[in-house]
Amino acid sequence: MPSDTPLTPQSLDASFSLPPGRVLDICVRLQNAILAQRLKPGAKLSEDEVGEIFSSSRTVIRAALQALAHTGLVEIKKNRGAYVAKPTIINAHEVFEARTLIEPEVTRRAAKNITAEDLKKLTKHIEAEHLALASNDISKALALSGIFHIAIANIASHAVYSNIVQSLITQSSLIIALYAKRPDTACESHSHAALLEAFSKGDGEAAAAIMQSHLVDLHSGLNLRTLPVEQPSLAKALAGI
Amino acid sequence: MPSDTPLTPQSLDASFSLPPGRVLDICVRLQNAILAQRLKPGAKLSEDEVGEIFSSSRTVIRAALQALAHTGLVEIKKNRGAYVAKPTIINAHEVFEARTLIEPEVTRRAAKNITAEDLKKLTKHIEAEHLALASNDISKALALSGIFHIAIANIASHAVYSNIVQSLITQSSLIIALYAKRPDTACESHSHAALLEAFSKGDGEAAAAIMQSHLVDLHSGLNLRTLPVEQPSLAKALAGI
DNA sequence: CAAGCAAAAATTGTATACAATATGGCATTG
DNA sequence: CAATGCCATATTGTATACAATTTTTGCTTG
Repeated sequence: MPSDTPLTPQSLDASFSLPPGRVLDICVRLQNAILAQRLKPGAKLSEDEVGEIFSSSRTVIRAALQALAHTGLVEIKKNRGAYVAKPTIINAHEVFEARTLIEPEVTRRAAKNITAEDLKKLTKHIEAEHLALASNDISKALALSGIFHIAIANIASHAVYSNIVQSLITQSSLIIALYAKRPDTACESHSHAALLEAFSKGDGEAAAAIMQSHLVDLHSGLNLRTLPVEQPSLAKALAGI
Repeated sequence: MPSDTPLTPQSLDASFSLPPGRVLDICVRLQNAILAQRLKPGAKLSEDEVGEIFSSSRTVIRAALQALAHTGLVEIKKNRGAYVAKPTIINAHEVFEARTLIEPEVTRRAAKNITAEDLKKLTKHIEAEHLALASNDISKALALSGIFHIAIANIASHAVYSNIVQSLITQSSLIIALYAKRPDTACESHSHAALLEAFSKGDGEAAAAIMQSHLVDLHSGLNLRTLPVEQPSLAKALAGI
């Protein structure tokens, strides 16, 4: 069972220019719900409904939904409301192409800046990933895997890259949830461990190379030929099941 | 004198997930005002004031300001309101580093997709740039120069890159306005013409190389050692002037 | 019985009113 | 006279009420 809210407000606020106060809180909770697959792609996010759940007015909900729309987790259609984003195959390719271009460079920079303390934190993080995988908590492992990449971007001390990477990774989580051939393989923390070793040796080029092949692996581990299973409810009803 | 609104709503909406309807309109007008330097960095954007100018309620103004905050043109401080962003020197470096990484790749992709029609449009665009420069309309030339880069990103047919590039370029315009040693040199359309030639030859690698050196030139054309004239009030008071 | 239209319900877009927080000036006090 | 604390003012954060648009449903009509 998914233990709650792997992402903290701080982990976002660090590199994010988000609306202040309660809006941020709701952003985080919505984001966690989406990434944990409790809100499935395509699900409608009615302002009234969401507002009642979080016992807030539509005003703040709207702000949160717009913020999430900017990161690509939510799609807002004019006069038709907000929906959990359902990334297309093309979008999936684009996101991973962008990551493959940007994250190796970010990794190179992180290697220059990384401190002993950072290394310790990352080590603990990887342990947490193993734990989640061992207990078959896929959605948590997925979330932790994403946070690992975001942590590296933050170590790079480059706010612009951090913002870009954060947005790409949240989208990736959705994409992996939708398109991964075998979700558990997408969470493999082997590459993360290798990355850590390169970091500890201070070998930025090796780290960048590992990151690149890690992303290529993730990309090719997606099933981007057929559309994800969907629309079952209506079909089932008609089939008489 | 600046002829009005170089950016059209369409030119934004194409690659942007923005709030619908009137909010988008106000976003564009605010953005134009900021990029045209009619709103200077650090200027306060009071919701009431802006709302009265555009004769809209604070609700829609808030949405627009939040959207602009996401692109980095506006900074929102909790309980203190929105201000035109005043990019730091660090931020300036970061933005151009990111552009130097991303735009050459985008250019490479654009070279693969570019059509005869696209080439025609870009040619006309460069003519407009020359015209603006000839008539000493620096702010217009600057805006056009930005649009040129955005146009290339759109030709690349890569929505993710388009979004990133668009955000980086709007920030760049602010940065150039603040830090350019000689604003007119930042608008030089020579590189753009060279780019066009590479495109017409179908030479993607050459185009990418030109784009990269173009960006390096822009970056090194900035005066990023001294802060832009500001903060004088307190310093002067202490100095006794 | 199907198709098209019209009215009603629901949902989003916008405006306004109220509450909370920060700023600036003034008075009080040491 | 300077410094500090307090109150008035202004501005943002939030909630609610109204308008506009879309979607659904039921009716009429061919």
